[in-house]
Amino acid sequence: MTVVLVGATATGKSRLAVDLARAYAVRGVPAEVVNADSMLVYRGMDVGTAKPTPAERDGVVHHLLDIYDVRRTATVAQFQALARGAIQDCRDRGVVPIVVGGSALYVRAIVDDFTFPATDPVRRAALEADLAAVGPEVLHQRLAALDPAAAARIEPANGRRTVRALEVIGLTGQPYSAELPERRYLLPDVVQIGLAIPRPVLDERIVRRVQLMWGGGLVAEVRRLEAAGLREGVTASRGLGYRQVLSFLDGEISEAEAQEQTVVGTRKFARRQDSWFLKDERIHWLEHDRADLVAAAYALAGPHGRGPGRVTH
RNA sequence: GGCCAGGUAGCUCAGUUGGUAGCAGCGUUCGCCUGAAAAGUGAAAGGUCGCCGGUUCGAGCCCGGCCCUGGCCA
Repeated sequence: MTVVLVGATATGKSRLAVDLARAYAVRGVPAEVVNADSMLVYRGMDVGTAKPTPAERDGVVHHLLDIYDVRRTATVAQFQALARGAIQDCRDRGVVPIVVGGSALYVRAIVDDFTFPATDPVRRAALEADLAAVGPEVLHQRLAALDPAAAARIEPANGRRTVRALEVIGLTGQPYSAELPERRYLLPDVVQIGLAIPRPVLDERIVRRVQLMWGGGLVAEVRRLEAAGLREGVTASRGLGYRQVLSFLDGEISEAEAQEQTVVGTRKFARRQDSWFLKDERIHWLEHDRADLVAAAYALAGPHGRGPGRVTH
């Protein structure tokens, strides 16, 4: 059994993961948490990511937290291997892995049949230099000449996807499949549980969470990380809250604007998360505030299998 | 009380010499997404142009009055 907890940011996934692990433990089944979030992997990024504190982890083992330096670029492909490794390790030890993820791509890369074509830093750097020099449309035309099918599926203004497509074609000589694989589990016995929450309530919680981050010393944290090379970190420097505080420290925006933009950015992020998760029919949804949340999750994920079927929300 | 500047989309504004309001920025909604995914991208919906009257074939733009906001002077 592999349990996967998904849902928008600030819905209480981390908390439920720990509670669920305790519920297993009480019944004599060991369970551990496997992080599937691209920002929680960074050492030192704590308050801005709302990373569960040791106290909040409540003695439950958490994997894939604090494994990267902020200067390192996180990638789905690497994470896929790490997460699958952690899950396999748990299963080998008779431990139930509880995967907690906010990014659908990361989650799908772990549980579904995703194969990422290789990458090449030199080729990539050259393409990115081209992108900066001539703009996305010109690169897109190049792609259209090499692989019309891929070009048709990628918007001309989307430089990022165009660059990657060109990189893969150059590397493999094969057409680039700009299409996601089917929603079908590769790993055995997966149960996905989603935390549902009404938009207005979520927006409220996001505002509160961002306020707590500021009160909890986010600016100081960013200053500290800046000294540790945060600005060189391609992934870490773009995290919600971090990017805005860096912009504030550069004098581009005021601190109040940084906070407001973090709220807005987080809200948009949550919408994007929703749009991924909501169309995955394999997810069993539970209202985030139901009194018997842990019991309900356990009923779905526990040793007796996937409960009574799908719960709509 | 006097003078000045303003009242146009949810917010910030653009609107040339009067001709059925702007591909505007931000937000919002919906969508896309394979080695940066807390990233990157597309589309759409939003406006009685403060109110009343006048001039005109026609007024956001001109005239008069009123209301409101900000600043300066009393």
